[in-house]
Amino acid sequence: MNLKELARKLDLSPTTVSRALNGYPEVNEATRERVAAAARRYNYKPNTRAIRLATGRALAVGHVIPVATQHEIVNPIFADFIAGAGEIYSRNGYDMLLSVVADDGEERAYRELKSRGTVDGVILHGPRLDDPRIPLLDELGIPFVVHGRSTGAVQHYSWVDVNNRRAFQRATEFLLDLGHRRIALLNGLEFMDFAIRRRRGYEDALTARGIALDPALMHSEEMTETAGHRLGQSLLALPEPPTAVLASSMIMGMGLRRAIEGAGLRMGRDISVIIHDDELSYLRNGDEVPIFTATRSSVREAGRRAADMLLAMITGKAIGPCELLLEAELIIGQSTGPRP
Amino acid sequence: MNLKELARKLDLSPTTVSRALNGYPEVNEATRERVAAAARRYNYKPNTRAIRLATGRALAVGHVIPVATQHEIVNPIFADFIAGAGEIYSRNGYDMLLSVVADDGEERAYRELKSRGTVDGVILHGPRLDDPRIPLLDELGIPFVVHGRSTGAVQHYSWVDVNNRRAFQRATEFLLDLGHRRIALLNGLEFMDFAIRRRRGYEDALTARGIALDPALMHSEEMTETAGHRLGQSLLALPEPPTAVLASSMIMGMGLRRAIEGAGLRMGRDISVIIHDDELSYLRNGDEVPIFTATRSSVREAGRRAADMLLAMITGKAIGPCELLLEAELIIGQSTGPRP
DNA sequence: AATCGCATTCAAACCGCTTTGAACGCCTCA
DNA sequence: TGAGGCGTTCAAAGCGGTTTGAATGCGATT
Repeated sequence: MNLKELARKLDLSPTTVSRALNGYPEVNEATRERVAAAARRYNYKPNTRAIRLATGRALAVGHVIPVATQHEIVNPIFADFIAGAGEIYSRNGYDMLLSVVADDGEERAYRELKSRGTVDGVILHGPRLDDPRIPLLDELGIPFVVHGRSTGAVQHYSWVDVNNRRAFQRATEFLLDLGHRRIALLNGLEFMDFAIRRRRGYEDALTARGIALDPALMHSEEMTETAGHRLGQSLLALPEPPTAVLASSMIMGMGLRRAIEGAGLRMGRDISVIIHDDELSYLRNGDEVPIFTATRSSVREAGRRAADMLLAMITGKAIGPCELLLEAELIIGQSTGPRP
Repeated sequence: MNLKELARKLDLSPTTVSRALNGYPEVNEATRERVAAAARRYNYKPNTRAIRLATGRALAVGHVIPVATQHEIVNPIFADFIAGAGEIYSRNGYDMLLSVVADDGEERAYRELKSRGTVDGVILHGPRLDDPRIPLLDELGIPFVVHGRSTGAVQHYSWVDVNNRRAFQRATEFLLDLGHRRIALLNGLEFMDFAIRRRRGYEDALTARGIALDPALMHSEEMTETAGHRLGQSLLALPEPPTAVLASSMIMGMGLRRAIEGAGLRMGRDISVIIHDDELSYLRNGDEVPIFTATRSSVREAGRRAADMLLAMITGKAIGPCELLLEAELIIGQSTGPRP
C-alpha cells in the first residue's frame, strides 16, 4: 500500500493525501479525517526510502564507534549511552546508525557519512585533547554533539559532559577530610579529555591543602580490570603505599579491589577506594548499599540528553551550540574510611 | 556532484555512467576507465538515499536491542557483538541500524522495520525458550540470523551459537576430575535459551558420574556482579557448602569472588570457580595468565560470523537456513584446584 | 454582475539513482 | 547488397514520496 494507491481509494490526489497525513493546514478537516481513517484501515506506512530521497533528510543519526586498533577495546560505557540515546531517537522517528571503524579510519567514515548523506547529525564519542574530529565535523558542516569536551578546541561546539574535574576534586577532598594524605590516582589514558579533567580536580584538591603531588601515586592506563589489578599491586608494593586510591571506573576499581584483597588487606578499613560510577546497567555499584564510595553520574541519562540536543539542532529548534554540564553525586559506600 | 552532472562532464548518458561504475559488462573498457577516473577526480559518491529508493534494497541490517523494562539492563556482551558484526557490515557497504526498544515493544519494532523497509535483514539477540520472535520474523519474511538458538522453535532458521551445553559439561567434568563432588551452578535466567543449555551440560556431566543434583546448589539469576555476590554468600552459608562453582559470566564470577574473599577464603585453594568468558574487550580474563579458569568463546567473533551469514542470505549467496556451532575452549586459570 | 479573496484540491516537476527497451554503427555472412 | 548479430550507448520510465504553482468553487464585497 503506497501513497498513490491510497489516494486512488480515497478519490483524492497524492498531494492532498500527503498533506493530510503530514498535518499541513490547507486541508479540509473532514478530508483529513477521512484520509487518516483510510491510512489506518489499510495500514499505510509511508516508505522511508522515498521520504528520505524527496526531502533530502536522512532521518537518522550516526554514531561512529572507534575500535582501538591495538587493543580492540570497545568503550564499555558505550552500550548504556546508546541505550539512552536510542530511546530518544525512536521516540522522534529517527534511526540510529552505528559505524564501527578502526580508530585510524574515523575521518574517512565521517566524510563518507557526509557525502553519501546517510545521517543528519552525529554524536562524537570519547573526545580527546585537541580532538581533530571537532574541526573536521565543523568543516563538513554536519550537526554534532560531543559526549564530553575537548580541551584545546577553538571551535564552538555542542556538548554534554559530566563535571569530571569537580567530581574528582570533591572525592579527593572527601578523602582528605577522612585524614588521608597519601592518595593515589588510577586514571584513564590522559589523551582522553575526561582523564585530564579528572587529574586536574585531583591535583587542585591536593594543592589547595598544601599537599605535594607524588608522581609515584599517579597512574594513567587503560581502564580495565587487569590494569586496575596491576597498578593496585604496584601501589601496595611501594615503600610508602597510599592509604587511599581514586579509580576512574568501576571496572578498574574491581581490579584494584582484587589486588587489595590479594594482599590480605580489606577495602575501607586498610585502604580507602573511591571510583567513578557511570551507572552501567550490568555493572551496578551494589543494590541498596553501594559497594564503592563513588562519584556517580548516569551515562544513559547523558545519552538521552545528548540525543535530545542533537535532534533540537537538526530540526532547527536550537540555534547555535548548546552546552550541558551534569554534576556527579558523591555516593558514600563501604570502600572508604578514616586513615588507618 | 551527482550522477547527472558527472555524466554531463563526461558527455555520456547517466545510464552508461551508472553501468560503468556498477561493473555492468555492456560498457566499453575504455569508457569504463574514463568514468572511473572522473568519478575519482570529482569525488563522486552515489547518493545512498537514491540507490535505496531505486533498487528497493535498504543496504542496512537491523539490530533490535531489547531493554528489560524492569531492570533496564542492556546485555553487556552486546557492544562486542556489535563491534564484530559492524566490521563485516562496513566492509560490505551495509549500514547497521540499532533499535533500542522496551522488551514489550519488540514485535511492533520488527513490524515497522518490515513495513517501512528500512532494513534488509536483522540479527536476533538473546533468544529465549520458544521465542515468539522467530515465528514473527518468519511470517514477516525478513531474513534473519539468531545469535543463539531457541529450544522449541518449529521453524527452520539460521543461527550462530556457542556449544553451551558441551562447554558446561566439560567444565563440570574438569571439576569432577579434580575431585569435586559438590559443584554449584550460578546460571543466567532460565528463560534464556543459553542458560537452559548450560544447565543441561552441567546436569549431564553430574548424572553421568552418578552424582545427584542438589537444588540448593543450582541458581538462576540475572548475571550481574551483585547477583554473583549475593548467591556466593548464600552458597558459602550452606551447612554443606560447595567446593566448586560454575558461573555463567565473568561479571557474575567477579561478584562471586568478592563473596569468597569477603568470607576470608581464597579462590582456587579453598573453593574452585569456573566461569564462562565471552572475551569482552574491556573485561579481559587476565592478560597472559587467566584469572579464572573459563570456558572461552569470543562474542565478537560470533558477531562477525552472524553478520557474514546474514549478508550471504540477503545477497542470495546462501540458500536455506545456515547453522554454525562454535566450540568453547577450556582455559585453565588460577581459580581452580583439587578439592581441599 | 463583476471582482476579489479564501479554502481546498490537483497536475506535474523533482529528489538521484536504476533499469528497460530501443537505437545506432559496424562487421559478418549469405 | 541486404539481413542479422554484436557491442555500445541512450532516452525515458520507473522507485514513492514532497512540493511548487496553478486551478477550482464559492461566498463576500463593491
